[in-house]
Amino acid sequence: MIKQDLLLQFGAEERYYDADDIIFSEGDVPTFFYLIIKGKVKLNNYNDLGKEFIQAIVPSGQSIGLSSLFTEMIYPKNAVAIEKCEILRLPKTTFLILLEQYPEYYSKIIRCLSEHIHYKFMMLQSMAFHNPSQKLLTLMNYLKYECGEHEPFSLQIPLTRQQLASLTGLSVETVIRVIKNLEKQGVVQIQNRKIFY
DNA sequence: ACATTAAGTTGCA
DNA sequence: TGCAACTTAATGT
Repeated sequence: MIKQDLLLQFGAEERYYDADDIIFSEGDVPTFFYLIIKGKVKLNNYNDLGKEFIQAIVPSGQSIGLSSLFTEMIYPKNAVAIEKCEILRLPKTTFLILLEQYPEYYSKIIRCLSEHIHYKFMMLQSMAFHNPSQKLLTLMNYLKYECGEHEPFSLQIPLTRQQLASLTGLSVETVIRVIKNLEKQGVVQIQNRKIFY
């Protein structure tokens, strides 16, 4: 995305988070641009029953809450560290000034936003029409595409069953049952509880 | 090595 | 699908 040095040059501050630390919450007014240097962050919501829905899991090198910086709207989701994280943050106004001075970054930002929207479209269509196993397959196909793997069983799914459930709106039990079925069908392999697709 | 906690499983309503 | 009981793996002391 945007070079670390440049962000630091503009006065970005380094912040450290432990697992489960909240970076921002649903309803907050977006005031910073965030870039993950190390660690992973999840974007989530909770339904009225307290069930978690994970909007996305964001790896290092990517920014979070980007889309909220170009509108006057409040955050529609929480951002929570899922492991120890190092994150750079730059005040929104400074960030916009940076972009004015380095407009070449606009195209990168559009690319990031577009990729995210693409993921959203794929998942939404899958969640609206498909059965549980197809929802999981859509998610796993996306993961595989994202890391450039194509061979069968070449990707170890880096998510717990609970996380798979929260990303697809299914329950853990359903994920477990569906994954076992997929294994029977030879679509995935399971080696000491790790899922290979 | 033992206790504790998290993750994964399974049967049952 | 969800709860609860149970197993297994991971982590702490």
